[in-house]
Amino acid sequence: MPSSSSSSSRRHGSSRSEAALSSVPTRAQRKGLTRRALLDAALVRLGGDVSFTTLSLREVAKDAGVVPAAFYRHFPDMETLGLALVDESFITLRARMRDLRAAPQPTAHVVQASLETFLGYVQEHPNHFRFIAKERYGGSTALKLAIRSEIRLFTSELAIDMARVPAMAKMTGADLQLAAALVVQTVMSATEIVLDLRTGESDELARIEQETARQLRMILLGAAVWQSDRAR
Amino acid sequence: MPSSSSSSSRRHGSSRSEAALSSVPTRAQRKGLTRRALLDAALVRLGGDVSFTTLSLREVAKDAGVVPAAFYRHFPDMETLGLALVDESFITLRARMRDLRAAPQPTAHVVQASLETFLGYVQEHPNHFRFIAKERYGGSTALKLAIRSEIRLFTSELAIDMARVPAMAKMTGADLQLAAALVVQTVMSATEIVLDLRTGESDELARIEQETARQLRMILLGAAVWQSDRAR
DNA sequence: TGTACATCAGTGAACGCGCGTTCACTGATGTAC
DNA sequence: TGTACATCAGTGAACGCGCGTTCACTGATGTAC
Repeated sequence: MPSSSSSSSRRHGSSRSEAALSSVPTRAQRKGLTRRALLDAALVRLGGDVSFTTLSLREVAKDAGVVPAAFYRHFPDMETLGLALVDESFITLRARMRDLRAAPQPTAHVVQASLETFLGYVQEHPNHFRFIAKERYGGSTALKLAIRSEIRLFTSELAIDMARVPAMAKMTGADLQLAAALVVQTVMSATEIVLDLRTGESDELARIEQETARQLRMILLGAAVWQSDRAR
Repeated sequence: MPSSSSSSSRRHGSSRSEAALSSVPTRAQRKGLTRRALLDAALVRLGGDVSFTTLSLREVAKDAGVVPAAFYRHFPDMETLGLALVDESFITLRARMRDLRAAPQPTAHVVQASLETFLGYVQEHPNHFRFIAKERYGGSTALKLAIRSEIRLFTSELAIDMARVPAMAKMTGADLQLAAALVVQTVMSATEIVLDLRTGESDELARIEQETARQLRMILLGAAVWQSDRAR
């Protein structure tokens, strides 16, 4: 890290192997910290009112405590930093959904559990998802495509989970995908509204969560009846 | 209009009443044309890859054939121009939906007809809706609120139409609103994807329209079954 | 262990650019008489 | 109808500002011997 002067890190005759253990961070570790500081500075700004397109490299560098030119030691441009944020938004989310799936549970509740896990994750990473919500439709082409691809992946994994629910077992893959897309779309829409709330409006939040749950039940009801209706 | 020099508009001794009829545009009419040119210039840009936040006053003025300072004769700032675009996007849309509702039709098809009317309108005004799609979540607070308010209004009107469908007649107002919100959300999502297509991908377009129709049928099926399930 | 050299994260100054906004102005359109 | 004055849409120059990017540099960290 740049501004924390190295004069404070006394190195009282430690050997190289001691240093590697913990006391003095290596150059690579320091570089990693600055990279992290840049990502975090961007996230904090994106959690506010700015969109990614209007976020400037100079602002990010300044908030990270680094001179603008130093940015280029970590990313070739802002778009690459944006793509890194998309990646980290979804990678741990998918990991958590995978854990959820691995745990034994009544399959009938899989969608409800998925919803709760998703909303919980979003609430733990509000800035990531404020960013995602804003750039999903409005951002640069590269960012939009990256986000859409992540959401498509997420939808496919949900469809696989839904196939295990007895009431939907007979639906075709294509119809499962359509129903899963409806679910994801609905949850994303709720996410976008929830994240726009000022903190402290927890009654509003509860209302939105409840309405979303109702909407999901409507969709799943429709999907369950759908397959019996398939011959049309 | 600015650049069309007035030397070409000869006024062969016409009286004031003659002029008022058609030949020489009044100052107010010219002003209206420039205002329109500014709105159109913004729309064309917004139909491309730029978002409203990155659209500059200077670009808009230049494309409208006017000096930057002239912009201020028509709008106090860019945000006000943006709000004007939101207004005109929805005012004529709602008018058309009202016409549709006034025309006698089998009530069972009201949702299908609404969907087709909506998508037809969107296709006639692609730039307006590319703008709406981008700013719905990503734009400035004022623009976001304006768009959300229009969509809420639109949803309420759809809920009223849906109440006339016999299968949904018994649903409560709140549940009708939730179902209508699902429909609007799904159609908006389809709109956003359709408008991102390059022209000429009409097979893709047909596929998306067909899938959206399937999703709407799922939702309406769920909503219809829902009310019989209300005692839970 | 000690020394000489290589690496490279971060510095600070400089650049040219497009931005929003201001201002006094011009000259055609509009109005009063 | 003709004249004298008022209005006001559009002009063009100027401003200060923050932007992304470049560059030669510094000095601590890392490596070879």
